[in-house]
Amino acid sequence: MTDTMRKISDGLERAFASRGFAEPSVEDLRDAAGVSLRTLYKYTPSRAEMVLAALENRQQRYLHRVFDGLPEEPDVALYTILSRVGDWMATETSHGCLFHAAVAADPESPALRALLERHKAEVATRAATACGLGGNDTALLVIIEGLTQAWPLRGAAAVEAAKRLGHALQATTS
Amino acid sequence: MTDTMRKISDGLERAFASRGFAEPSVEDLRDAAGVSLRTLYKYTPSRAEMVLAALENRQQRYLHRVFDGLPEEPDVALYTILSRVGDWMATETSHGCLFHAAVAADPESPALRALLERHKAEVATRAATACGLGGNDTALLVIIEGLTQAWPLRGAAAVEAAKRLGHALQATTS
DNA sequence: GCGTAGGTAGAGGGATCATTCTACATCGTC
DNA sequence: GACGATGTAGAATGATCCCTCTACCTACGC
Repeated sequence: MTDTMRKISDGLERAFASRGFAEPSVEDLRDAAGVSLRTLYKYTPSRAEMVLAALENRQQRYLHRVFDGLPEEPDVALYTILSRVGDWMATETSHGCLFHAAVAADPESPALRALLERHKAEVATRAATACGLGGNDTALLVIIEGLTQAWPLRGAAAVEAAKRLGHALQATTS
Repeated sequence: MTDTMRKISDGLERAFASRGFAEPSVEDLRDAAGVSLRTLYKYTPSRAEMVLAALENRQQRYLHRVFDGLPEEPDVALYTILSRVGDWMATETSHGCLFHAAVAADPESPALRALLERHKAEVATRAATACGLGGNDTALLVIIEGLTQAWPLRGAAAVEAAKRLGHALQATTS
């Protein structure tokens, strides 16, 4: 039950991440999920819900991987977060943020919009509290978003630039 | 001739910007362009080329609107650029960057990928030279990309945060 | 041994869509 | 006034896709 759902979510996330949201047909998604078409539709009754399931899965994996077990020291925590975002980009996705991609593929969906906003708000507040920048989470959001978008274009240099910006930000507000 | 092409490009850009890259059918695009299906296919012989035409158009308009007639003073130029990016977001697009959206909608297209890289490289170098940060264009790219992505979530606060980051960057490198 | 829950395999409907093609209109130029 | 270039209107085609439905299988508790 929950086992099947996890298998489906993992497969869907992998399929959408590697091939985008427009390309894969439902039959491709079935193959990626490793279940039958009937079972796939039982857990995710439409293609739109398959997208949502994939994003819920990714949200959990991303938060876990970037924010779990951060060091206490605020500036070390910031460096760690930005390094981890770079690692995430390197290993999990070659081009941009999957949530933005999903919204771009279907801009009229309120559910996707809401999921994106929830995800980014969570990222911003977690980063701000970990870095001791409570009231300044928008600046941190700009840095993390910028890093995520610039990484496909500049690679590791984007991580270094983001760290420089983060350091400068902490220096001016402490 | 060139007149018709401009009309088509304008209409295509408007259609894709407001409804995304997946939704509008070629007949919708024809309506937006204000020409017949035959003429549309004459100038842009496939839907993929309609996307490219729209992005070429947007590239020109964006560069014109953000970088034309900047003040000489580097820090004033930086503020001006970031304000203009905010204005662009407010008036032209409600959600993210159209180039990233196009790549997200069709991640396998090398032509789209190349266009995105060319666009962002142009933005980064123009911004860096205008702000007197020649060797640091990656940091500026992070800020501008971050602002573009954060604007739909935070609005004017994102512009202010980006300006703070830019100011801190200029302070540390001068 | 048997019913039930949860699974597989895959064919078919119904709709949409990108692209092409035919037939006709307009207009500046020789 | 005829002609060629450039446009419009819209039907036909061929393919794809989402989703549903039928028929069958397997494991397990009682």
